[in-house]
Amino acid sequence: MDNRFTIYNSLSRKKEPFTPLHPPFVGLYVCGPTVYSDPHLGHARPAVTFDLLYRYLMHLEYMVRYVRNITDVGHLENDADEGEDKIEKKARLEHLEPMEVVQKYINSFLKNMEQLNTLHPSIEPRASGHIIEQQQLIEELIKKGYAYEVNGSVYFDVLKYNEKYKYGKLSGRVLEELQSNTRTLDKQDEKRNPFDFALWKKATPEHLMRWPSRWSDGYPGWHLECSAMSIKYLGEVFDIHGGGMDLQFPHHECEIAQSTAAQGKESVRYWMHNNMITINGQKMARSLGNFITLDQLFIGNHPLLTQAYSPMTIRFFLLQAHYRSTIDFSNEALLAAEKGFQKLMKGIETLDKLKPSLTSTIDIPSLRKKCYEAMDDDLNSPVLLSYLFEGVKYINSVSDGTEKLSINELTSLKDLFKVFVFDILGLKDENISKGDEKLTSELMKIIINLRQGAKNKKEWAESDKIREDLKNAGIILKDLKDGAEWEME
RNA sequence: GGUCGGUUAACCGAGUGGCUAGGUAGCGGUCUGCAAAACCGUUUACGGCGGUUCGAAUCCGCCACCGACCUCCA
Repeated sequence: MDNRFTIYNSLSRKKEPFTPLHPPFVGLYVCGPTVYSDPHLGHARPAVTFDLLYRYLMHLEYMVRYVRNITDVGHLENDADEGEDKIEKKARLEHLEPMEVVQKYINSFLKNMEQLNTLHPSIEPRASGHIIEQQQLIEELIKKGYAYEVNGSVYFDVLKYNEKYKYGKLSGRVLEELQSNTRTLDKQDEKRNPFDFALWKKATPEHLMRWPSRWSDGYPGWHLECSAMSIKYLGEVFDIHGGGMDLQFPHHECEIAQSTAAQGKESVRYWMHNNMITINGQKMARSLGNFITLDQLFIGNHPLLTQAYSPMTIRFFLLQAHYRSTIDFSNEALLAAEKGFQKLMKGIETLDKLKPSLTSTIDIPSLRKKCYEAMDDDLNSPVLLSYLFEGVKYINSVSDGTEKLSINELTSLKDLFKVFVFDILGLKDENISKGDEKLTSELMKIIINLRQGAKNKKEWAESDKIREDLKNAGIILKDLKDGAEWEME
């Protein structure tokens, strides 16, 4: 495969041709969720974005190892809440074991991800399952002089790191500015500098999630897991690291510092960040309380929703925007996405019924080329969709007889839709009535024939009543030149 | 305050130094017993002010507004 595929590297702030370190293998690491409450629309964005990447890389015949972690320990509440562990806090509130909380929300996360038709990553490692690896990394950092212990906790020495490497290169931050901007003057702070971050925290007596170590009974810092697990599963240097833009600082910056300090070299070659979903112009986040969970979207029970939206509508909605743009949530936008998605699916249904002609009036190879160009350009799914809609227009024109497709071109167009819509964009037809499909279609044939009889006798009242009754039952009847077709509402 | 990004028609959202993005919604038409679908045509655009250029919504500068991030025990 020639590598025309370019991706925007957050590190260089430029689009770069993608060349894996060890082709045909590609290592991909993506920051997964902290599992302490139900997944919301914001979680769907990275999941779908990197699913798209994963699918496209595989389509390009790369052998991809896709690692997406699950944070089940170490992610503390920020500022507001005394820095309690997010999961422990939830456990206390719900009277559950921390690991019960973790299990509950892993289950709902994975369920929602399946509904969105994202493929399972190759490995989904959990932070709590890699305490040893994280401790080893801490040892390494202490040995190399980039970490120090105070009262049983271990901190990363950012100032020391900055002497040799540049701290802040990913987020464009300069240490001196960070220093001057730091607002706290904590008297009892154990850290040498406010911007140092915890690698290991000594557990207070009431803290539940704790592991023994030579420093203290404690737990790992949040940033550590990603360094430890990416190195373990993808090696010291790997191709792509993804995650939400809000993780750039401090999380990814700290990851870079940890991995670089421990290994003497950087581990990530391409950093990719998806943008946020906004609601009324503001980031949708649990901490802001303005989020809509995926279940609420699928069921439709949220004050801001006028109806339920299917998982594929949500997926289509996300794919209609480029992953590096913010995408604003609204009912209107979702409604438009729902219609658009249905139009695409109907087009594909029509495509299956097209009859070939002897000649073609449409140039399918050039359409195919444009589709690849869109994907190669940093996963430009909205542009790809616009070309697919161009394809739908062709399909409908052929169906209407204003355009023609030869057998070869028709086959090629079918393949194009299969590849781009289902394999790469990961959309799927959600049409109901799968179970009794055969019976239903036989019954519908009979009903349509009866109605045709009435129509032949110009008994319009009768034929309209049949159509009306069907509509009330959720079946839409469409009269065509020869006969009629139907679909579920 | 610092860093980064954004501002495109009714809504959502691409993109490019000169050529229709696309979807949804409007409007007019074709088809149809009527409707729906489909097709054809079509209406609202590039935040403001300057500059570069034969030409800028696109490049540069300034301004306005919006957003993200600015750590771990606030």
